Amino acid sequence: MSDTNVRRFQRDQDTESETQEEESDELVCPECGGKLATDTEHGETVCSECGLVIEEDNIDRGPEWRAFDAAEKDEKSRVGAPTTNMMHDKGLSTNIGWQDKDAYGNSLSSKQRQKMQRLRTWNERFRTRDSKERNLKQALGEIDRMASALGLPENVRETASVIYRRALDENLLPGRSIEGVATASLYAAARQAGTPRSLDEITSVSRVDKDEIARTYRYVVRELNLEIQPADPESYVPRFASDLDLSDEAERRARQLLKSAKEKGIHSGKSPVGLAAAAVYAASLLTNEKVTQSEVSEVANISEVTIRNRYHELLEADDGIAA
DNA sequence: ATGGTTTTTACTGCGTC
DNA sequence: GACGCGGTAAAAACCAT
Repeated sequence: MSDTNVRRFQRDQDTESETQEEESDELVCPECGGKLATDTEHGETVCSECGLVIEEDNIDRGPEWRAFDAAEKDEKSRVGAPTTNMMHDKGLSTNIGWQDKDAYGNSLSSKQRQKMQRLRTWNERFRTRDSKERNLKQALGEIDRMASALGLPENVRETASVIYRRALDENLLPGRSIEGVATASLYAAARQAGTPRSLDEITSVSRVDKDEIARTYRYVVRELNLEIQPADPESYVPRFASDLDLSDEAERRARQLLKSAKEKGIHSGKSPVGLAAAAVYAASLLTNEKVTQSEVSEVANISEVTIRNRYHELLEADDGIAA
């Protein structure tokens, strides 16, 4: 047992808390009146001003590897490996050494070596799986938060979770923030479900900025081969219409306008949101339900100028069809 | 990086209440 | 006079190359 490789770990957390306790006692150096500091590593109490050693051979506050009674056994603060926040599990999970040696340093038989190899494999698998679970948990929480802030229905959250899970499985996360990918997933899911939210709306509830969301979104879509067709202007109509308290008739007219615009190919290259907003505005005129341009621009987050430009085109196109 | 397209910003004039 | 609306020019944003 003498040559067993036992390492003593310095426990950072313990020494910190001990030091604080000592300082709070306000001990003062008898020589110069300076503050006393406890150096746990050397077991000394020294004056931080003049360096006078007040006390030597303190009790070792370092890790204690043996427990002599039940009380000490419960004193968890003095046992265990040091922890780190750099790893998701604080480095507390099991590690199987890579040397094929037993505790005495003897080599293992080939049968034992194979067994250890298998154990290492499985241990690693469970460990990374566990880390993914944590990752997922956090991401799903974020997705949920953002989805409810945007009033997105359950099925969109489901889709977003599925997309995120896939991204995780395909190892798309490294180099990207969880938050970013979660947001991108939600954005994609909303579009897929036919209840799109504009990038601006998404940005307003996310902790990530617009550029990163857009970048991550493109990346995720490409890597996962998600097929997402350009947002259909019509899918914005119901939301705008209800935000403005418009009648079903107006909503129908707006759809109608967009349809004829599509047939005429007016809509290519223009922002879908702008088209939808213009259609809603035009429809409100056609049905004599007063809504101002600024109100529409408000709910659609589009400029009035754009609405004006679009709705002229829409009316022209519709006249062409009707006539 | 660049150039072309679309959207936004800011401003002005006109008519109505 | 405030408001809604239309138009314009220049700036900004966006997108493909």
